[in-house]
Amino acid sequence: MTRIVKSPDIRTNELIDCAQRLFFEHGYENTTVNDVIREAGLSKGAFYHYFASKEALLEALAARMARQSLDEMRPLLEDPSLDGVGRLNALFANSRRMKVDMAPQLKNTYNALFKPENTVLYHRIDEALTEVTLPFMTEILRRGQEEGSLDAPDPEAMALMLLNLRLGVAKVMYRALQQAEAGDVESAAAMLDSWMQSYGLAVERVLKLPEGSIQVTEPGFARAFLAA
Amino acid sequence: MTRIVKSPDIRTNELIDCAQRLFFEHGYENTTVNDVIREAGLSKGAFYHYFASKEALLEALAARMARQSLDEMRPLLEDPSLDGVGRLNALFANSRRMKVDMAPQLKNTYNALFKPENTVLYHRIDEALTEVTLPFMTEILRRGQEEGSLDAPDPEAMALMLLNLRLGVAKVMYRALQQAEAGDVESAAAMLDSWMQSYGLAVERVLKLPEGSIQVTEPGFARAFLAA
DNA sequence: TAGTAATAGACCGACCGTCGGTCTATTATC
DNA sequence: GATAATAGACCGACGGTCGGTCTATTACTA
Repeated sequence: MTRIVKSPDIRTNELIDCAQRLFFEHGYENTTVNDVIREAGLSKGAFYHYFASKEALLEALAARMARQSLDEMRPLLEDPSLDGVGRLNALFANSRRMKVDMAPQLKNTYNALFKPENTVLYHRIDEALTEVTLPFMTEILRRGQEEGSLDAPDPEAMALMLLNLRLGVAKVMYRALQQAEAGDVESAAAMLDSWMQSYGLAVERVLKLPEGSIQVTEPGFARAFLAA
Repeated sequence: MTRIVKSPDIRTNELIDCAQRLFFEHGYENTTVNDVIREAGLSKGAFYHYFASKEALLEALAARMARQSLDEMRPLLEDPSLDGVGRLNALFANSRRMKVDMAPQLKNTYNALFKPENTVLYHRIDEALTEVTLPFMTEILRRGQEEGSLDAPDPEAMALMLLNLRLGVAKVMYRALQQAEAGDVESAAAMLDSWMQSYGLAVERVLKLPEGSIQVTEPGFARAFLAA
């Protein structure tokens, strides 16, 4: 047997890469540790040298995704030309752009995370993501409240409310995706558009913003994403 | 071996009872089918006679809980003396009363459902509960919109927004519960009170209701629940 | 400083215990 | 006699363990 020794963190990253591919494609429960090591070209022993358990691998994956997500958002807070509403809109515009640009991967992600049998995967990632997103959103609201661009007494609580709304919309996107993949793209797009509209309205209302100031969606977005 | 034959649905209900006890106490994944049948005094063969799988048992449990929850809410819709806001307040008052009256069981439920290792249990029950709660809430909003007591264009979408908010608050209640059980009842109560306040505010805002028209909490509620 | 001994830790894969689920045989019920 | 209900031995798959090997680096010696 050829034996290739690499630095530990290269190994861990490789294992997390494999985990991401396999967990997302087949689900966490349906992926065995043997699958992972076969894909990574390692042995059981090596795996348990780097990770204490299969769960630990999942946690590492979740943590890495959270880190990446934070790195993408962070620049927004540094931009001085934006006020609270501007930041929120930039956030939504970002996520919109990414959804269209990386539609295939994103679709795959949604399909993986919200598949009913993938609850464990979903939970761990949601947890990790919330952990970084909540402080971020809180900071946006706190500053917006300070400068008076939006109305969020108790910014952290309000931030959580916004994240809860977003999570619900993500679930709806999954449903639309399913419907679109079943062939019914047009009506799925119409449905998704209407939900996004309501989502935007809810966000505006929660922050007491005038109608039309928040743009979570734009004409044709749902179709662009679903048909991509 | 004594052999006690009962009517089938008595058996299924007994099995669901055991499942409820065991899943809630030890979690779904940590409860084995053998645990369930030992508790129920049945054999493997009997179990697989009534349920196709362990998952099927979980689904039956979730369905039963959803049915019970709907039965509790339904009277509300029949009461003609209430308008949209009145129904919402009645709903919140109901759940408040129940939380205090049945604090021990409710606490147990929260602890079980939101425990990190119980994601599967949580998801299935959330799914089943949403399935009955969403149409119910939609109907409340639809009527409220019709009679002008609240502002919910696209009642179903807005209903979902409200349920998403509620779910987030449930998670916060779990956190408060943990903190209270760790001994810090007072500060847990203070925290929970403040989150409930924000929750109420968010609900009001989403439905464009004047501040103070929705009462999701009341003075001393958090302490009453947590200290019970 | 070259050569060697010692140590750390990366890595291997056979093996184990547990668990969900199956199968066949037996017993109750109508 | 047919069918529903029950028993429990058994199976295969899976997560995880364990004894041990191999390599690269460090410490020691002459």
